[in-house]
Amino acid sequence: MKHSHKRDAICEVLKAKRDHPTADMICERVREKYPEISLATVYRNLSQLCSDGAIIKIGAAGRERYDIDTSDHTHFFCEACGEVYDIFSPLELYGLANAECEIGGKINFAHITFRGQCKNCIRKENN
Amino acid sequence: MKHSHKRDAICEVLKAKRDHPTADMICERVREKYPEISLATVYRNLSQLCSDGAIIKIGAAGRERYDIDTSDHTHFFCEACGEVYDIFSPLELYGLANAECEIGGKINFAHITFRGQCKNCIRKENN
DNA sequence: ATTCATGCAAAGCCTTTGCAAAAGT
DNA sequence: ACTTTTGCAAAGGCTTTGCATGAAT
Repeated sequence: MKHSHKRDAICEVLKAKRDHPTADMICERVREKYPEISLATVYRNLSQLCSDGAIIKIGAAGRERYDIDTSDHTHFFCEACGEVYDIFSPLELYGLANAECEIGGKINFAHITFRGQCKNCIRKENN
Repeated sequence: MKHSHKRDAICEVLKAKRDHPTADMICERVREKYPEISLATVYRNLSQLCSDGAIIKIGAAGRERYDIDTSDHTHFFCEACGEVYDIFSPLELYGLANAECEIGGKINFAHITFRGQCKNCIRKENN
């Protein structure tokens, strides 16, 4: 993999604002620095960075979002505004061994996603 | 909601084989009985059944799968063959209160999905 | 020099929608 | 009769790809 300024800019964008942007959100932000960047380049770099393990893709039903924090953490989707938040509080999952036993396979990842309403949307609702 | 034979057939298909089929898999199977059914009808009925709470959609990154078992259970994606399995073993998640506290919002669902390799794929790999 | 990255446009894939005809109550 | 459902074809939205050009080593 060769060095590329556009790819750097994509990583910068992901580092600057940890709001789990979509590909086109990333594209828009990179365009502030490189107005000519194409969405295809953004997609190509994102999938490259994913296979490299530099970033993660948050499977969000047809609209992928990207996160440069690859450490073990959980995501919270606000069902009202669609925003994605990080959760770093430790979570303990019991029963994993039983689950593995039940299917007779090997579990590599336990992907936990919460859904609900975020602080801001609750506040709005009460007004 | 009026009664419809096509919708019945879709439910039948989902009941008959609990392999979490995609919309086009369902369409193919329904075609054994109703060769003229269109994919649009399948999609329309699936989304209707989802809003009714009769079935659930398993968010699977661009390729939705459907499950007629709406009881509380977990899913296991085999990363090798792409198959989706059910897990009914009870799982306990600790730390949810802390998570809720961290974001200051309200968690409605804890969506847990496992990824790994299923029994069959492990067997194949060892041959 | 050779290899990888990029922009553009086109295609791909899954899903939704508009419309007129058919089926359900 | 009136309303929902259907098939068809078209459009939609997100993502990937082919190709020639441009940048990196």
